[in-house]
Amino acid sequence: MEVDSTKMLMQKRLKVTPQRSMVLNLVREGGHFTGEQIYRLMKKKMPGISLSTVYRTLETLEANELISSFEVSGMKWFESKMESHINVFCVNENKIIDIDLDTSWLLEELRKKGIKGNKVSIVVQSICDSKVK
Amino acid sequence: MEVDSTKMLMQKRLKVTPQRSMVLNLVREGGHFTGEQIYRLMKKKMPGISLSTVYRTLETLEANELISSFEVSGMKWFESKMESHINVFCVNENKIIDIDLDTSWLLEELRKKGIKGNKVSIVVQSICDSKVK
DNA sequence: TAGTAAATAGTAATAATTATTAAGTAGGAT
DNA sequence: ATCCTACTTAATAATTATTACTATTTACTA
Repeated sequence: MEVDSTKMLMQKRLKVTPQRSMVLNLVREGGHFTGEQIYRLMKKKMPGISLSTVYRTLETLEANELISSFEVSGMKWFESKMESHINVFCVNENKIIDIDLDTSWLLEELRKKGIKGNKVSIVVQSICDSKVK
Repeated sequence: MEVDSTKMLMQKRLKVTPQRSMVLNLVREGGHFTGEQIYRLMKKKMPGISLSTVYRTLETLEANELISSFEVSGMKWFESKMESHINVFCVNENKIIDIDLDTSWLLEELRKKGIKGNKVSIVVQSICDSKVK
């Protein structure tokens, strides 16, 4: 995993810093994170990390299409770049779960209507069953 | 329209105030608005209106399902309650356009998977042709 | 390994939204 | 129709997430 992230950064001609590698690794492990959450997780292994670095790094990684983001609950959420899925924001637990569902037809329909969307987010707000991962 | 909004508020057992009526009328006329935009539009006809009132009113109207909202570009956008459509955020113009597309199947699929979503938003970020309304 | 452009840590600033509170008002009871 | 009271408003303060700034440090290049 460590090697992969390094390669990914190098392929994008980005400088490989420990901060960038760690942010990318964290997000690529899976799940959904806010900037603050990433920051708290990183502090455990890299106590000197700065919150502004976390945000700037997330921005850079997204601009380089290594991760993606969407907005819900007044916050930006980051996740590993992946296709066709729906993010369900559990209002009762303040977390996101992924629902596997092919949405490529949607992009196709939009394309037919002349919308070449560069970023699509489907977010459902729902009360979730806490037994579900 | 004025009468309709009044009726709508009364049916929800909400006090009918000039501020509420005007916010509801504005949103129901169509389009997409941020809190700030509603505020600026309202000031023309009701100069004493307060920004906090606008936000609180929008919150109340949404809680009573008279309007709906979604998030993109670091802001909350409000629109009239309507079914099956996709909001396209034009990054080059900082505005939203509606794309008519039936998405009821999506809700059905989610229901099958046990997600009884109470709020769905499909947002596409795209560079828009300014000739399009 | 030395030089330099880019990245980081720390902190200040910003922007959107929410909370607070004293004063005003809508709508039911009298 | 007027009075009462709980709800609403205006004004402003506070909050929260994120971005901007700047001096220092570091990753890569030559």
